[in-house]
Amino acid sequence: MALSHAILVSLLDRPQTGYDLGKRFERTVGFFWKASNQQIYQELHKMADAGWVTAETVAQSDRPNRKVYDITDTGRQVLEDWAATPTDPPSVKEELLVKLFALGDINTETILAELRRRHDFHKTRIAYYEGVMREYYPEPKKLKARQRGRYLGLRLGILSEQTSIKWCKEAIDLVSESGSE
Amino acid sequence: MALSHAILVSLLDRPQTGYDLGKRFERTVGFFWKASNQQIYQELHKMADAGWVTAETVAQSDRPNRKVYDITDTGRQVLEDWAATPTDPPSVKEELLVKLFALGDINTETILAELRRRHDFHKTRIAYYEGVMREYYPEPKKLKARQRGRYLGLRLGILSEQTSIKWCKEAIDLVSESGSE
DNA sequence: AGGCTCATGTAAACGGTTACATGATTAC
DNA sequence: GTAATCATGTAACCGTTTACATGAGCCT
Repeated sequence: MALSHAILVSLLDRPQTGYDLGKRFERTVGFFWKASNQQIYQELHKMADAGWVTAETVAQSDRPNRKVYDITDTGRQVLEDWAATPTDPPSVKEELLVKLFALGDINTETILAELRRRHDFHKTRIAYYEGVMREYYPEPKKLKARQRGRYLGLRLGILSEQTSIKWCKEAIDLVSESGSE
Repeated sequence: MALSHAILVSLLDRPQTGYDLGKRFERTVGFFWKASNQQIYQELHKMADAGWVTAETVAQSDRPNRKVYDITDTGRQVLEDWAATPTDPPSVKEELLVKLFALGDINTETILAELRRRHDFHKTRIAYYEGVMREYYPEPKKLKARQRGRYLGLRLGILSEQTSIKWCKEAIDLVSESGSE
């Protein structure tokens, strides 16, 4: 269970509904931990059963009722225990590199198209990250602890995207030069 | 099914047993696609059932018999179809950044210890990658297509590790400066 | 009229991890 | 003696993804 931890972390900021969590995930933690709405709803049920969160139903007349979740003391304890447990580096699943591993046996044009698409993806993403950076974190050294953590997430995002863009360019060059074969 | 594709790619080089595949994975594709022995064995059974690979039992007197798997024409077709299907960028699961997101609420020393451990991990890994690079890919432009794909995998590995190391240092500095809070 | 946002859920299938199970040979 | 290497498997569990299901209000 690790999505539950990401949810708890998000609930530290404020009580939220499953829907709220889904939206905030998209803009924030979701860049480091993807989660769909359905997954969040299911996880919240389990977490409520386990006593990590409380659910309060807020009646609405025009819309389905909202269920607002808040972290409990048990939840805070769970977070603390999790924080104290060493994190393994994420296990990589890079399908594109598996494809590249088959270079020479599979179509070169197809791979080039993939690389170009990937390049554009990273360009778009870095633009987004840089926008957030300019708007919210212009001077990292002046930030409070809590904001520093978020800044560092963004910072890794930007560095990683730069790396990916650089690599994509190299890869496109090297693959398109129809070398010795 | 995506491990199956990685297995097929590895079988393009030569027929192999589940055990062989496991070992080669550790040194090669495994850096982009982790897989345990058990997983590989199970996957091979499924793939044999589906006709993507053939299994030939090679009797051994002193050891358990080996089962050597080879890719079939169906398997080659599956690979081709897979290659033609666009790859989504991997969905990120970076637990450490989720922790960083909770900076201010969880213990700073614990996070610093994590960051230092991560730093060392990346140092070790880049040393390994650079060793392989020096030994096998000294001149990328002279490589054949097949080797170029592998070189690019390694190249991304090195760039990523450099990025991670740089980020770890920044993160350690910023987190340890007990700033305004 | 069509699409987006708000709002919550269930169920099945899939993929990956961990634990369990066995056992001989080789090298230190 | 102990650990590593060779060699193959089964079963349970867990977490993720995808498909299915519903429905009102708002904006163009």
